[in-house]
Amino acid sequence: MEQLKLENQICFPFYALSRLIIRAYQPQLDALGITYPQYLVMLVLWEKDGLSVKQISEKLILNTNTITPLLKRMEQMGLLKRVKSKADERKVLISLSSKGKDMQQAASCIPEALLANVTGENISLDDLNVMKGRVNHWLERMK
Amino acid sequence: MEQLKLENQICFPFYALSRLIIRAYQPQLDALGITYPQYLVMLVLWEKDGLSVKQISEKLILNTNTITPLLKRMEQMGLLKRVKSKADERKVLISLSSKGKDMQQAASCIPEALLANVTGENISLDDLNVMKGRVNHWLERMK
DNA sequence: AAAATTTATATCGCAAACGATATAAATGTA
DNA sequence: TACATTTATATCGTTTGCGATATAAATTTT
Repeated sequence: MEQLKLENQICFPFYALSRLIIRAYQPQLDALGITYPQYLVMLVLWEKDGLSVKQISEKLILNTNTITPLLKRMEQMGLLKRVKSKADERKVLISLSSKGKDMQQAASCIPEALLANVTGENISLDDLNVMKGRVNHWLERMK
Repeated sequence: MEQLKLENQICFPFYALSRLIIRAYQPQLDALGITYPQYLVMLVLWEKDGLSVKQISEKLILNTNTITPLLKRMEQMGLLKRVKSKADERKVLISLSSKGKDMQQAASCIPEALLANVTGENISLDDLNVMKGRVNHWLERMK
């Protein structure tokens, strides 16, 4: 059963690497007091504030039943506010608090720190970018 | 803050793709009545039966506090048995039941079905294997 | 306009995933 | 042999992640 060996699976390396990368973020995120998915939400909101729950869930490719409780926790932490849209009362718009906005400065060093962690003798920045391009390409196809 | 844009993160594509691939497995795994991590455990055990909890956790790069309850659920489902090693009573050895062994036949078509799902006009099998090689390389470095 | 459908969010329940901690067996050391 | 350390699992608590379902607002259809 050669095709059922773990090392022959395409899926497993992505699954395992994804978790290892998240672990690599841990020290930086602990300093900010947020988790990795919460960091992703912050990235989205720093880029464009005032998005709806749906818009955030689409950008992160997560269901709203994952995002809703996540946003509630972040509201509890004082990072953002959830307000019903007046134009369309079904929508809940998410806007950063000043605390949430201020966090951007503290986070600005994270991508570089992570790259330093992750690249090395064996893996160059170019390798990484090539891989990122391919993975993104695949991602687009699977969405 | 260009470096904090979601599209400039290396991490996010791997995180998102990993989840999308798991979703792609869903129909096949539903037919077997197991989840994706449970499928990974089965792959490991089909390859080599009678491993300890620790050995399985190392192969899957998962902590034992994730694996232990997972294995207990699988024991409840009648897929495997957890027995203390007599040579070293700290160890718990995992062995497949006949039901667990039989499942291998039913699963043997999964890798091919998934490949068919995932490859297409834009992504060839060669692309996939190149990517797998690079991701595995990176994985080794991060372990 | 009333009824049916769609859209946006929320709730529930269950299975991971993991940090922190506990426990017991095995091993090493004084 | 007694004590300390290491190793292998297990337990606890919290956050994700998602399928199924509920609810209410908006849109479409009759």
